[in-house]
Amino acid sequence: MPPGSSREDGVRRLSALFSKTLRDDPADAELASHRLLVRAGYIRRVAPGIFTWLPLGLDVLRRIEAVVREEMEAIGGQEVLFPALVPKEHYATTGRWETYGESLFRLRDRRGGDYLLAPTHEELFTNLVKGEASSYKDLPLILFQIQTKYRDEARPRAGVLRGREFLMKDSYSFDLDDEGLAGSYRRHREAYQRTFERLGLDYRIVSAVSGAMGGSASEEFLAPSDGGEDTYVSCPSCGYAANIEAAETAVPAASDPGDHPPIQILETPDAPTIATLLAAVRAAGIDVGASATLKNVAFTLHHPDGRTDGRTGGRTETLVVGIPGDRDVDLRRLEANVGGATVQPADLDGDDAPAGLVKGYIGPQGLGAEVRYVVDPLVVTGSEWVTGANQPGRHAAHVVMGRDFHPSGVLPAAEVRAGDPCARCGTGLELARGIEIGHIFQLGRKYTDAFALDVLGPDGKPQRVTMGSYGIGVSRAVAAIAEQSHDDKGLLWPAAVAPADVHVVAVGKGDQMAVATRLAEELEAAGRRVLFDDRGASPGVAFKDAELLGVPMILVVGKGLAGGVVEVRDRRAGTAAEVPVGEAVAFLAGGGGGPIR
RNA sequence: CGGGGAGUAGCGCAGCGGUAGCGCACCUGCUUUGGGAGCAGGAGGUCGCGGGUUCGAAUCCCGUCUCCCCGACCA
Repeated sequence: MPPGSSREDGVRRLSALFSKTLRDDPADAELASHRLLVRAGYIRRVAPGIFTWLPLGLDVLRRIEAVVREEMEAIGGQEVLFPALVPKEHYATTGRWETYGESLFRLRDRRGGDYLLAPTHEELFTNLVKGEASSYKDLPLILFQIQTKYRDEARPRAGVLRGREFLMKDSYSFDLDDEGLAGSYRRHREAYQRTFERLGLDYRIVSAVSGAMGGSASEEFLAPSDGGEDTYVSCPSCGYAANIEAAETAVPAASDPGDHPPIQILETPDAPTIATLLAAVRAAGIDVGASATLKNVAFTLHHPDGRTDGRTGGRTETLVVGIPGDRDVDLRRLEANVGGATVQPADLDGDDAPAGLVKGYIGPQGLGAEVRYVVDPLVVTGSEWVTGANQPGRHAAHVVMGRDFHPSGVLPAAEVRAGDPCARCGTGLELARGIEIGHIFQLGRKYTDAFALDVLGPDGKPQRVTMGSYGIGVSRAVAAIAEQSHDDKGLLWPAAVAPADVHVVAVGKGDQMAVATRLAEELEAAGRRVLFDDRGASPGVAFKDAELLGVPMILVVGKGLAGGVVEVRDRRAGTAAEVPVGEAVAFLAGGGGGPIR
């Protein structure tokens, strides 16, 4: 008997349902999904980023979970369940006890042992497989779990969209070689496409940066939504799409660095910014725009280096990045491309300021060996710039890359803007926001190396296993669906995840309640999941709640009953049809009312 | 961590030196039933916490904690 049923007929009755709707919006909710999930009585907040699932919300969560599980099993995934509470040792092996930083919930047991609430389970999966799999015959292998995860987010937001406790499906593939890994990756990619289609989510697959996880190929599944936290670019012409952190844009052609006038030093007092610089060089007779200046921004990089012996480990370096002066640095993009290091703006005023860097007047030419100089891809060999002269009050013009300076590398650091040309076809890129609902990685051997995970090959020799890692945010998907699927009246659940198939409402003081009760029971017996508003509330309340709750079909037993008809409403389409009472159950159970359970 | 805002009933809010209030929700009774009903009665509060000023503090002062929003952060 489902929660909220008052009889053992399977019908879920609102009079007995624990969840209650709120007339007013909760004051702390900004996004529609958060507001509506709280108002409709699906979730309640316990602490920042920590929520209780009420009966209807739990129902939606479980429905999503079931779809995810089915699709994982369909590609041969085998379900396991790891503990959420794990001892430090497992994460110390890979250094993540340290490198995961402040987002890791750490705690201590009564004996002083360190534990953590797992934010992700690569280590445990790898270790488990090391203990259980010993032959190439055990591979390929896909294991998954649907588990509560913990991350001490700096700023949880928007209800279950970004919580500190959340439900996630994570799976891991173990293969003998790169080809096998590519196959496991592709199977996951296809399973994710099927999963999100079934969940009724609009999504985009975008190229991603693998970041601190290590590994190579990586794609994200983003649900387009203004409330999303990820920005991605997409090309309307060729279909290229990428997270902005991984976005590539067309770059200017390289040219011969020899074909330029010699460097000219300009006196530019009090011109430490691009705007003041432009005015100063104009006074010197050089009239250029901001895009012809080279802005050199200094950062301090902290490399954790996977240390396991203490918090103070790691290595620090000064990085100077050259980008066109008309653009800002995109710190997220830069950080996503520096291999797990943290990036902070360098302090050029303090006592520890790196030598040779003159604030406001940094140039790429003649920098000391103690700083690493790199350029954004937009800065190419043969390009000529107005830039700092590394002396207070002086800039240099006609500074040419490949002649006057030679960066040690290229790192994407400049902001990407709407309209920037697509790297593949040159069309102007579009920018949009999305919610990350899935992420697939080819991890490679980062974790199997750390744990020395080998199996014996057909030749009897040990072979290092290669891994993939794949996640779906199950609780986040509830918010993502709500975010994409609502109107001003309330939620609009896709049939596959709705907490019921039919919401039955009785309005009127005649036989309506009796007839509605009978229809609810018959519908339930016919395999429809029924939510029955048996409260006898006034019509306004009953209708508003039905719309707020978002069940796909609403059956109204009301004034039409006198004429022998009831009304069937399609919540999403906003349409309504009158159906003879005797045909109502067949109408709703006959395939037109959503999938059979 | 930086910037902004807020802590008063389950939810949304008012009150800003003189007995703790309103709307919704909740309980009882009667009426009402196609768009968040009406009447009558009722229950519910250490006004975030600590100190101070005052005859008297939700209200003024100092401190502190917490929460929300934006940014930083974030497989």
